[in-house]
Order: sequence, then structure tokens, then C-alpha cells
Amino acid sequence: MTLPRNFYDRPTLQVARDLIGARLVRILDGVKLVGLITETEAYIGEKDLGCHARVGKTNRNAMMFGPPGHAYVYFTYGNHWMLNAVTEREGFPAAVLIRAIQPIEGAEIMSKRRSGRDSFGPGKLTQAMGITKSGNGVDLTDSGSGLWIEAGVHVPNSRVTKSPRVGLYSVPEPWKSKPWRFVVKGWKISNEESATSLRSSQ
DNA sequence: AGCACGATGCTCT
DNA sequence: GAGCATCGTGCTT
Repeated sequence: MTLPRNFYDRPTLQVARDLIGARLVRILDGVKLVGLITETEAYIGEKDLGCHARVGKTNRNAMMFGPPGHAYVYFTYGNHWMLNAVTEREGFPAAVLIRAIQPIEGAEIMSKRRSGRDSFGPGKLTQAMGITKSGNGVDLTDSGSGLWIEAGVHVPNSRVTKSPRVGLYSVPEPWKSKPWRFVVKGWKISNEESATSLRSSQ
């Protein structure tokens, strides 16, 4: 089952935390690619000086102002696409950046798309899954969209680390140091956890 | 294994 | 024309 609209229509920090362990699913050329989300970051409103919405609504960031549960995909550093899930009520610009996944289905194809290099990182996972401009605005609650998010593995708080967001070099404090990044300890969701989740969901 | 830097092109001023 | 929510290479340790 895809995560419903009201999952995203909540405080962004909570959504970012709860997306850890969720299944990111992509249908690419008719093939299913799946990864468990292992790293996220929250970007929260116009006052958050680390957030694209700090300058108000522009063509680029407009999707963040829209309804929750849609993808906000943008291009940066000349090469890279970044995948976000829009959160909170329509009109309030916020989103969760998906920074890393653990491939669990179609891993060979993703590796191939990366010329054998790893898919670990926000720009790498979008390349591995073939997510670009055309993914901007896609409804992540709709499994017919070719890109969506499903409930996945439950990862307990004891396995999740909070830390400052990455790459905000010129962002002033306190925003630069807000612990709005969530990472699975050891960067890996164990087989035991996955197995537990599978059993409990049957 | 870790650091430094150049690539690269879109977005906004 | 500057600034990026980064990546890969090539260098040093």
C-alpha cells in the first residue's frame, strides 16, 4: 500500500523521521526498482534559511507550496537531480529530501545505470532510478504514477541518528546546525528488521 | 580512506 | 553573472 496523503500532511520533521525504512518504488521501462529509505532531511518553510522556499515562491520551488504527497524534483550543481516529498498543508512550503536508499529490488539494474558505481547519495539514487525533471509534481500516493512510496520496514528510534543537514555551507545559524537530518545507524537496515517487518505485515 | 577541486547547467537577481 | 540541499577524479597519507 502507498503511504496516504495524510501521512505527508503532518509536521515535516515527523514525516522525515517516519520515511526512514519506507519503500521508494520506481517503474522504469516497465521494470520495478525498489529501495528502502535510509537517509532524509527536512526543509521547513520560508523562515528556514536552508530551504529553497526562503526566497518565496519561484518557478523552481513552486511545487513545495502545493499539496502534500507530491514529488519536488529539482536540478543542482550542473549534474544532479534531487528527490523530495512535499509535506504539510497546501500553501506552506516544506519537503523531505530523500538522500539515500538501500536497493532491495532491481539492484542490478540500478548498478548498471550507475556504471557499476554505488547508488548511495541524493544525486546517485535519482540517477539509479531514472528520476529527472519529469518526476517533478508526480503524486507519490498513486501507485499508477511510476514513482511512489509504500509503507516498509519499521525502524525504531534507537536505530535512527539525528544530525545537521548536509551541504548548507553559506546558510546562517541556527538553520545550518538544526538536527533535521535522519540516518539509519550503520547506513543499513538489517535482514532481521526486514524479516520482522515482512512477518508482521502478513 | 580521506581530502581538494573542477565539472556542469539551471535558476534567480 | 553568481550561486548552488553534489559527484567523480586524482592526489596525498
